[in-house]
Amino acid sequence: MKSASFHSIDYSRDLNPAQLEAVTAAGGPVLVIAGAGSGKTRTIVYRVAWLVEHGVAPSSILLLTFTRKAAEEMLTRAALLVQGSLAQVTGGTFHSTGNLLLRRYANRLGLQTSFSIMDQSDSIDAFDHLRKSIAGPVTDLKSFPRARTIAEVVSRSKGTQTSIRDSLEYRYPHFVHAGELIEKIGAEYEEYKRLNNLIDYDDLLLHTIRLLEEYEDVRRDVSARWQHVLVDEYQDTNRLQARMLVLLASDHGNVMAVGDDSQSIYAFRGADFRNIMEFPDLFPGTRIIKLEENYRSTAPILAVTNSIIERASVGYPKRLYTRRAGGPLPLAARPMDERRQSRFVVQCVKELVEHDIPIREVAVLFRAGYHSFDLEAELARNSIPFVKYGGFKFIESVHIKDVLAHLRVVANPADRLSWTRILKLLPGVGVKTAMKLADRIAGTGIPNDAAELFPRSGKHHQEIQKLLDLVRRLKQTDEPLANKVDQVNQYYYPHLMENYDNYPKRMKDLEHLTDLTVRYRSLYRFLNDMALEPPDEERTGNDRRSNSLVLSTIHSAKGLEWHTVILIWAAEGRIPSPMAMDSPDELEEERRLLYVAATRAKHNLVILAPRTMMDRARGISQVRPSRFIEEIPQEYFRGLALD
DNA sequence: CAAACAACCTTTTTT
DNA sequence: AGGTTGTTTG
Repeated sequence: MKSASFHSIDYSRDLNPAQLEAVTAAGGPVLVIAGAGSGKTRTIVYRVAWLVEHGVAPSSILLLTFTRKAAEEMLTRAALLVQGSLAQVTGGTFHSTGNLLLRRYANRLGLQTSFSIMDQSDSIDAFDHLRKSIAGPVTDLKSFPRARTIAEVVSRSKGTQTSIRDSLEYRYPHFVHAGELIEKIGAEYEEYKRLNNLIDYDDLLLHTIRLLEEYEDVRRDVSARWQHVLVDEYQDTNRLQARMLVLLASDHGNVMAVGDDSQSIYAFRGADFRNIMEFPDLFPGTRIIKLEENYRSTAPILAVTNSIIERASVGYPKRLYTRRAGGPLPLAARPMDERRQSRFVVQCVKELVEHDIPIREVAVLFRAGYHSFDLEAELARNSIPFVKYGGFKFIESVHIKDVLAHLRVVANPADRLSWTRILKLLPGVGVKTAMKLADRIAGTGIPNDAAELFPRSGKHHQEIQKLLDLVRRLKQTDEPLANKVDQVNQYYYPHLMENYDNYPKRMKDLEHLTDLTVRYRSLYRFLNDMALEPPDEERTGNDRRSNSLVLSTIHSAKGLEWHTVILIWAAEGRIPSPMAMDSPDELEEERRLLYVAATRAKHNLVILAPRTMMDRARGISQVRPSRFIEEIPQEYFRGLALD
């Protein structure tokens, strides 16, 4: 590596010794264990800058992050440091990088480059179809796993490279007897995707791995292109991603992985935090660097978070410390019920605002999206502005999916899944007819005359004809994407108005979708991004500059920080989630989740555990504070006792 | 075989 | 409170 003639960045001033060691490491594998708030992002940003300053071409750097947005932010910051453009750096997720390579080398694997990416619900739709057609005739579907369950099990089996049976054992041992049939459905699913030119999330990784494993020339080209690979949030990668990383770096070994085993919270979707433990085995000669100085939180907060995590059963031993000695003790309180919890939060927020804390520096965190419903109502009553992250997504709403399905058949006419979806919207067309028509269209192309499709029924020809005309027109024209989307919208609005009382809101969503397309030149790109990096409503629509209280699931709060964090529902039955109760591994993950939540706080941490909980099944019941909270020495808290 | 209606149940977290 | 799933009707 050649050295630059002069440095505009004073690395040793801006970084602590451990960070500096990571940033200035020579080539070869490096694992950075970065505790919460230890300047992880800063380290990656400076690392990119350092590489570029030392003669590494930006185009030969690959930055793998959890979301593309994270990559963009880091690159923006790094570009400011080096005072130059880093547009040539490839930044994105493992999935989007896989997509990039597969589009380019699709022919090697016998794939068409025009493949569409299925999101999770597309995949569930496909399984639903296969479940009915394969399992339906031979078994009572009432005692057979639902499509979502099958999708989850099959995906897990692929992601963890284990058998269907083992994957069933993990969370659905009561369905092990259905293993054989599920295996059959899994096999059919592969065939179904091939036939329809579809690829799911797992495939993006699996095909990429196959590509790099089986085609040495491709692998050499790829590792020649990206000479340095940086990975963020390594604790949340799965086995396939680790494998992909090995292949990407196989020719040069220049890999820097950054992560924190204590913050691994995605095992439910196949992430395996053993990846971070086994990194040194995967990359012999790994240098391990630990970042243990916390710059985010005050000492009293850190006392609580350290106390949470030191009871964890596995992980790299580490202990965070801070020089920020002062600050109030975290507050723990037990409101009588949910209503009072919500009022307590409102009260806190009002007081903070009176003390001139910007409201956007305050966050309310919770385990699951629906835990904040009551609070949202209370905030609205008090006219407190808020934005919510996590939970249900814009992209998942029916009307958005419907419109996207129209666009997808334009991009990929073989996509029966989308054809079926949009045909079902027509009057007089149900599942059966839709599938039959989808088959015909995918097989022989879009006919000019609807009558060719459906010679017998006269009544609904006009409607089918309109759809066919729309799709054909969109395929042929060269107009801007936004126009095309708008044509679909116009076509779709009548259906919307007929079926939903809240159609004005949904129409607004569709206009928002149209706005999103303005940045795109190609329909393919747009559809890819919608599948790989769906926009979240809040962050795009409601600019984050907006001065609003933040409501967020703990998962969506990862990597962020606030002056004050209020954790609601820190109670048994919420954290840990009941779903995790009977698995020690999952319980451990719940503990880490609580750790992630608490470590987001800079100055104030408030933990609330209502005494009662409303439950649909049981009605009102008494609840204890979360076991992870009860374990913490009480003297670490101020305020009301936990009992 | 589609449409209208009822029941239901779901909802952990998400690339 | 929402959509999904099942049931009945036409």
